[in-house]
Amino acid sequence: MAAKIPTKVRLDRAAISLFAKLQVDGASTREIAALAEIAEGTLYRHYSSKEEMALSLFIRHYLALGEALNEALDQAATLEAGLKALVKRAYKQFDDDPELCAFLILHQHRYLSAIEEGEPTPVQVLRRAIAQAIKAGDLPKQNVEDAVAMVLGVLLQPAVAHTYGQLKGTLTKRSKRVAQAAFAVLQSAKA
Amino acid sequence: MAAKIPTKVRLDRAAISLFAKLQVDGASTREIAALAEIAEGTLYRHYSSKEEMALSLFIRHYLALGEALNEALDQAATLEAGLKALVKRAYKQFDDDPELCAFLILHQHRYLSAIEEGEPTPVQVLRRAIAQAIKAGDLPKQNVEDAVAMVLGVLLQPAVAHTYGQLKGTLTKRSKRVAQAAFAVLQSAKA
DNA sequence: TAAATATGAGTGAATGTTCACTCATATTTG
DNA sequence: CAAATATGAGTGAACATTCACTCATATTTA
Repeated sequence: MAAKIPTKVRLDRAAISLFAKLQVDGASTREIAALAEIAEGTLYRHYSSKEEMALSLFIRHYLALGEALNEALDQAATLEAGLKALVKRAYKQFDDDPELCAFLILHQHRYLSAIEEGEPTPVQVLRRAIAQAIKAGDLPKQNVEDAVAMVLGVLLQPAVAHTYGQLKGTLTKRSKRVAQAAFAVLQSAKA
Repeated sequence: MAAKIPTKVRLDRAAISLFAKLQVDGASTREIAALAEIAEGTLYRHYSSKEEMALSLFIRHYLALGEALNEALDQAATLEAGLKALVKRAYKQFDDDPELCAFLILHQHRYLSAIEEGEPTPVQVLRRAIAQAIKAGDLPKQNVEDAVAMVLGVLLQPAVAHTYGQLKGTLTKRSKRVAQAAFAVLQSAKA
């Protein structure tokens, strides 16, 4: 027989799936429990509230993604190679678990402020790489925060478009082109 | 004495302000009415439901922005100049009415599907400009949807970052740099 | 069998919507 | 012109519904 999937795992999966589809406010505890095939009350054995559950899920997976991107970046020698590895790793995550990524993208605004400064968020990883490349003279001098925002946009928006079915095929096959574009953004500073 | 601001105007302003801050689901009709200084029931003299109000406000302002960007684009000769004009116009809107723009950005996912295909949305305007430039040979051949997504990201993400207080100063002063970066993205196609 | 885990009907607070009513203004009547 | 009548935007208390959360009870585990 199939090994029984633990309650907590089923609960987390169900919550992420519904949070991705309906947002946190739109997904009721009843629906989540029903999808996880548990009773509503069981949710409260694992989390103290729906909000705490959403925040906990967000932070856990957001930071895990940050760690993964950090590793991808560290294994590359140049910024160009690093960007390529980072985008590839990020897009692999999207392709592997689109629901989780939709959840993360849709709730950044809401939960990002709950993450502490120093933590290795995906954005932090990007910031560090860009700042360092500018310092090393590998990129034109430019405002780091502006650069981070623009590069983030280049990476993120195709993922958003993909989530809404506007792009065909996988994101992975776009990673090279996107990394290329991201690098071009960084190099385009100054006239 | 100050001329009395019409009820509908006060209602719309209050709704946009709270929708921007709390999202549509988070803003109650009681709060909206209180901020607009009208009775809760009055809301329903102007809209059939809270949801219809939100959708109506979104479509009206989203298409108005599309029109404005279209005009900005049409007055430029080259794609490069067009991008610059478009970004400048878009960022002017952000700087002039950050609440409205926050509302639009935060609710794209929810209401974009309600807009018909042919309508001049900001994204459509961008798509048309890019597609035409590729066709005319002013840009390397490339997938239009991918290009639109990446350029949109370059424009949008700084606006998002600005909304969350991560960027200092106005967006307008960034428009040149962003347009430059957007153009670089489009030119970076092919190896 | 004792502890841990799961259950789901029940609870109260909050929300979107309704509707009978008010009253300042506009229109009609004599 | 003044009185009578009609209008409809605005009101806010009341209503039905939904929701997150609780807890007494049942089931499973070790």
